[in-house]
Amino acid sequence: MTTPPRTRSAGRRDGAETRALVRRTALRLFTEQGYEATSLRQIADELGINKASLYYYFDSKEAILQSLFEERGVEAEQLLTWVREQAGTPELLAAAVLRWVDSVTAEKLQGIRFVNANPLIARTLTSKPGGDRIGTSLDQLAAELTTLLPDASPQNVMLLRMAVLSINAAVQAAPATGIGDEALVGAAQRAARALLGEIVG
Amino acid sequence: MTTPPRTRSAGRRDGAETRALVRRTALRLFTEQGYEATSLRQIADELGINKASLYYYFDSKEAILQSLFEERGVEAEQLLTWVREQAGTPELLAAAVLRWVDSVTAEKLQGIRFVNANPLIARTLTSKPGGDRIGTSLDQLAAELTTLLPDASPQNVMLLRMAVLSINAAVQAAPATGIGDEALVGAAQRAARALLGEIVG
DNA sequence: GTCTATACGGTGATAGAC
DNA sequence: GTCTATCACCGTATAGAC
Repeated sequence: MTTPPRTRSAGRRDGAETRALVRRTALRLFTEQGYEATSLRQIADELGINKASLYYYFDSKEAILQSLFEERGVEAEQLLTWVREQAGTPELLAAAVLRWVDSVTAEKLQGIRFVNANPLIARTLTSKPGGDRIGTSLDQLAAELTTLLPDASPQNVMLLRMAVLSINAAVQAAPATGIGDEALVGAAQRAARALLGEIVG
Repeated sequence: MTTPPRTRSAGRRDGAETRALVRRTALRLFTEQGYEATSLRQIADELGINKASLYYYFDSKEAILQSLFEERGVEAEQLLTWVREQAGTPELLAAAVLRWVDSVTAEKLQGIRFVNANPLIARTLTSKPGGDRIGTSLDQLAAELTTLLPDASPQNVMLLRMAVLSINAAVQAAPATGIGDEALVGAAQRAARALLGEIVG
């Protein structure tokens, strides 16, 4: 249903393909400059098409944004489902956090960089249908895991959340280091382990 | 020189006072909604003054932003100076990081929340004179401390930076936990210690 | 100092020809 | 599908009266 209607029977430039191209360009510009600071004109220019043509693929600027969030929401929801299937043993804590951190591929880093660059934008979509599924899922995940904490003191709850968000923190710390994506993820894993260790003491 | 001219000899509402009020309101709105999403009209409305009156206190919207950065740049620079005065022993590493984290008061948290909410905005000012002094100072600090690392592998450099930025990470993780400011800073301290421990092994 | 009035540009968005 | 033309709106910023 998100696919635009195919009008041409044997059109060269497939509609879905262009749509994906729009999303990729928007993702990059939104990450580099922020959502508000990026205009539709700029997106269209980079794609070499007219500004009005964007409205053939998306109903609005916010629709583009929303489609970017949809794409990334699934993974967090899958992890949440997995966690709920497991037995609620204390070992699940570290297992779930590390599973989340380990699941980060170089490709997914794009999404994290985008979210990091636009921390406030998620709230704009939270109210709307299908809004920020990543954030809410991660919040639920953290809440779920909190119940497994031997000592659920406020600070320990914080440290748990920081462990889950260690990839985000790593992305935030990465600029100016020139570090590669693989090493970045590795550092995030080590950070998560260290934070988890701090919790259990 | 940043003080507006005092035209009235015995004016009731002091100019500098109103100027500070503008800054406080702007800081709050920029943090809640982001710099771009906040209009001068909104700032003026909350202050109960006219939009045009803002231009008596600041030359432009960006000038307001810049003044917010200036305010917070000094602290980071002071720490940098302190570090350079110390002997470059390995112990300085943990000492400097913890000194930075410990220096965070509840008041300074406002500034950190602002920076966290507008991660891209710093770059806008970096080129201009007196631009982002916080970011550049912290970068220099991290670079300085990197030379003290026994093993300056890319991952260790990252972990060091993450330790320095542990307060930012804590602020990022804090929403939805309802944690107090004191406990938040405490969690950041524990996180910094854990990360430093991971570096030295 | 604070106001009203206004200039000016860019923005998201729509209509409609091709 | 892609374009041109146009829209209403809102943003920052300025001029000038009081």
